[in-house]
Amino acid sequence: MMKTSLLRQAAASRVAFAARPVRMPLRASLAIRAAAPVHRPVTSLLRFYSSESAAHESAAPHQELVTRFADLPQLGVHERIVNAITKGMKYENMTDVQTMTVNSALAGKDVVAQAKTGTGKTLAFLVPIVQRIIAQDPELADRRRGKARADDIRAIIISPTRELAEQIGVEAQKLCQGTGVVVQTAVGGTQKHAMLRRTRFEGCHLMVGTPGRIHDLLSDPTTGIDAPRLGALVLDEADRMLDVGFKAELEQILKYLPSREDVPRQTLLYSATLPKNVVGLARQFIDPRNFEFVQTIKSDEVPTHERVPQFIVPCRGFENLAPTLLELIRRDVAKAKSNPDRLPFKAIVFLPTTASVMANSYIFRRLKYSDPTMPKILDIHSKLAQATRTRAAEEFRHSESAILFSSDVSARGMDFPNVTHVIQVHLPQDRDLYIHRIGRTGRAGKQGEAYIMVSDVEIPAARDRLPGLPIQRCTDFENASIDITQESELPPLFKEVQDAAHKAPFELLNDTYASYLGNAIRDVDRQDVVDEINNMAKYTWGMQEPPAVSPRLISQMGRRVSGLRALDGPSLRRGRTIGREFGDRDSYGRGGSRGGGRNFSGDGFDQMERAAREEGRPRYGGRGRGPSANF
DNA sequence: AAAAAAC
Repeated sequence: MMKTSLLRQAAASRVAFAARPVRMPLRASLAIRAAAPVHRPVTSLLRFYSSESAAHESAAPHQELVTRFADLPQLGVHERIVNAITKGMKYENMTDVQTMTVNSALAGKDVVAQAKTGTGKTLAFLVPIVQRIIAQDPELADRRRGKARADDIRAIIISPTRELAEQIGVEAQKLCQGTGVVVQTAVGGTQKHAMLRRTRFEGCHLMVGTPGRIHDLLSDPTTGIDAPRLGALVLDEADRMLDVGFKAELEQILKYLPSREDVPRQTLLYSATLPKNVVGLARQFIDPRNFEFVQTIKSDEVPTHERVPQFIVPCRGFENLAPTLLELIRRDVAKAKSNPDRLPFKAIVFLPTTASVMANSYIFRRLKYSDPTMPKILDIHSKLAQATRTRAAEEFRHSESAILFSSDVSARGMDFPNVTHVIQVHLPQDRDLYIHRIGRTGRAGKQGEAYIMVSDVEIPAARDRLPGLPIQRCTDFENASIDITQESELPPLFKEVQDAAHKAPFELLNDTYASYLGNAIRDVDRQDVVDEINNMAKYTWGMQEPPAVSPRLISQMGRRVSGLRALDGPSLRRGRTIGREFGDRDSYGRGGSRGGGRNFSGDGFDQMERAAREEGRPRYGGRGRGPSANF
């Protein structure tokens, strides 16, 4: 009964789509519009949706929808696939997105689907895809070797990251276990030759991979890999795949696939976030006369989970972030230990650059030396060797308690079980990314909590970028509000972090500092970023002067930006600048040295910074449009 | 020098 009413709601939301006011980040919408102008007037597309949905309503009343995996054979799904799900994976009831898309996809329609994170989208596209492969070749329902070829791929699934492709590959493998359907994974950073040898030997019906490697394999005639009878194409994280940066590569891949006129092809597009014009963007991919737009998120609903409370932790400056993170980790590790009802502390910490991921994982790994309660520290980002990345993801997946420091490689789709905390340090690029990041917790009905830690100067941008989300201001952490410039001695957690940072290789912190600058080049108020990172270098890392950066980077920041120190400058010292006397009260704060000139603390820079803060002038990219968020 | 993604 419950299921039926949920479905009705969801079905109703499909009809309501035409009137749905869709919000998307300005930056993303501009980027997409620039990449692919929509030639059809939007109104006609919307009308088209309505009639399409209405037709579906009358043709297939939702009482007839199959909602249990065990009933899928009624729709022609092979018993072996069903057994893999009900006996192997032990799933019984389908989620809303599974019910609503599997039914349509099995009927042969293209599907564009949006559903919340962690609600089983992967299985929702795998079932119809694998069934379609078996329907084309009924003998594939039986396990047998020697039949599969490398040049007759029947379905391709494309994902935006390597780990996500691997994860989907594993799930597909489980589903195909009892059948003759062969799955291969094709991602960059792995040995192409080994993959080719395996694929030539075992064959491949279903290829899962990332765009670069798939394109590489298809475009290189010597690989022997081909898909002349391709029957299905899936874009997971479809909005990302259709975004600039990926779309061109997808179009390249299409060149090596048979045209839809020659070979009928089903296309499935899934994501937790879909811009209003996805269908326009995807028009090379989907069949405009035979597709279904499915939304299991109601039009007025926030696309995040009710059961994941979201908190924003405003910090006085960048220098407060790491100590506040340490405070949060210690508090919630202790909470989990003292309360048997809570899951062990398992967190993903998202940081804005690969260098900041490396530096913070180093610092927290160091902190663990003297703090046995600190969970295992792992890190993952694109600059690691692929084998290291894969190992980190696997280790985190299997850890009961751990902290994964991550770039946005893990933002989308990754299904790490029992993640209790998602902690974002600084702002994500856009609202959708925020939604995907927090979607790493609260999956499959589990609890979770989400924190975003930002500096006060980022608050206007946070309000601007994260409207309409149930984010509450959190003032629980004493390290967040400490004005370090007013302290006569380093507070304990600042001291611990500094001591750990002192042991870091100089280049690590130097690169992190520079990465913040690189990241800020497009920001509106770059001076704020410079002010903030200088305080971070000084008070979080305990440096005496800002790390020197290339003159070129300085000029990129603009001539009006002050407070940067040039590498190889004629009168400037280069090299390690971490002083020994940190922790000594005279080495930081207002009583610090007054060297004048470019000296880190004596040029009146701190006073300027404080004055600006007290004025409360809008900074750091905030557009000052009035309150759009309630924190 | 700024997520990600092929060699």
